[in-house]
Amino acid sequence: MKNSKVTKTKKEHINTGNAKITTDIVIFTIEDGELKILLVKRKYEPFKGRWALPGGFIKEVETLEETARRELSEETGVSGVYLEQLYTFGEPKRDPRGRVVTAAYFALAPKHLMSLSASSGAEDAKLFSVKKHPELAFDHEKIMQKALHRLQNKIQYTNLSWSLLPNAFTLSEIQAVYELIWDKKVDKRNFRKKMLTLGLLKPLSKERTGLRQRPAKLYAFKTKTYVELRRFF
Amino acid sequence: MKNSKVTKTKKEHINTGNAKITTDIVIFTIEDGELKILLVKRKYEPFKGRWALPGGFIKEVETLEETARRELSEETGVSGVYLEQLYTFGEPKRDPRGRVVTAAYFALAPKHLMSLSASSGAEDAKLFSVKKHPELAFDHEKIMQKALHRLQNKIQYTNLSWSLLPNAFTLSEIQAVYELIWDKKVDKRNFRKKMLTLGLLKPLSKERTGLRQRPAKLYAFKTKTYVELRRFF
DNA sequence: GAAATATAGTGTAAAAAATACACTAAATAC
DNA sequence: GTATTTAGTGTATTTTTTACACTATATTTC
Repeated sequence: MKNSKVTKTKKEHINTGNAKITTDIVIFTIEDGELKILLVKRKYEPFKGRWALPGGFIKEVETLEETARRELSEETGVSGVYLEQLYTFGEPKRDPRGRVVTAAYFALAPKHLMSLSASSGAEDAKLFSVKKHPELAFDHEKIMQKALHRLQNKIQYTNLSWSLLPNAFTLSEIQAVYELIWDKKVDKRNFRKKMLTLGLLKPLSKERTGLRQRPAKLYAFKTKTYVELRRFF
Repeated sequence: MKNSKVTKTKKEHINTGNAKITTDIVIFTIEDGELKILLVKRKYEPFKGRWALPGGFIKEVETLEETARRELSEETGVSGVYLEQLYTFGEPKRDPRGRVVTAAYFALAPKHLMSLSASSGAEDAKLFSVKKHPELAFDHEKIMQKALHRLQNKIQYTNLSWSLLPNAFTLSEIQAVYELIWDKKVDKRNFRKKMLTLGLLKPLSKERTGLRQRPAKLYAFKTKTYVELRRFF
């Protein structure tokens, strides 16, 4: 793409708006009773060898969301997940290479969609606990924290937890999702009452068996698409 | 800025991420009992002569928010208002000049900060009713609708209405702000009860007089900075 | 196979918040 | 001084939130 509209004379090319655009993806999942985030090890400078959010430069004909999905897939092998735009970071010095503006995306996936290592670029993609992770490249820590707050807020008034769970799950399992995200315990009876009266779930006629305790009823989400509620918790 | 990381061979420069960045600002105010939006008439192609959101290209060393404030000031003479990032629009064909990604901003101002025509670039800046406005350039209608939803949601759980009101106002006046934004009436007694128990307001020892009715007590916001509430309406 | 252990599952009372609803008060206009 | 306009106020009902403890049913252990 050429400089299509330079506003002033040739020397004073200050307002041309030129920049490079990337997307970076903060993708959360739950594994081993922890809220985790997917990071990739950088192969090139700057920040070579450091862990960073998956992401990369837009192509000429892609939407921003398409870039995010493509980069996520190329770098980590993950696809078909819930994805929404988070925030755009454009501080002039955020990338040592020059003016790089990043449209950050927020993503959620159940653990079974996070089968890494299956894919090409996935050798250096790994899940890390949100509470304990390596130092990140660029301003990715700031982006991650913003994504975490988005998650903590949004599960209050949406049905987004479907995107972190398998098709069938017990009430204790969905409660654990909320507790991990909020990093606090909630009351079991009140949680169940609320969750069931919201009407988002349908009971299945199966149970989670084989564990060393009373079998738990399984439930599924009625709809696995984004639903916003008037109020939630 | 050079092409610092070209992923493939030289001919196939597809992933370079090059684009131009703009910010566009959706700024709301209340005038004559209507929720209004500030638009500027375009002086150049494309969409020459059409009304559009104020905005423009980033400078090399500006943050995105600085660009938004500068463009708003240059094009409309408005400054010192509440401003937050809204969403970033990057569809490849949204601008006929080429790849232009816009970081849209959301702004609110009390009417007295909207004294247009005082400024240089303000000849072609005008307020229009949100419910009835001219056809907009680019994808600005979509951006405006997104901003309106943000506003409708955010006044539920923040103290943002301070940024649409003068320093002193009556309870009827702040109620009118909510009614205009939500485009529906609310119950007067319940509204006052809620608003006062929230503790955001302090009563002033003055009244709104000179009108042909009983004088109304004046109130002010305790803090005129962004406060998020657990719940609101 | 009895006991220990682990998690599933359930109800109620109290407090807080939301909702529905109608009349009196105090100024100006005529 | 009568009409008009908006300010200002309280209560009863319903809904939602919160706090709180025991029994049920499976597996594991001895």
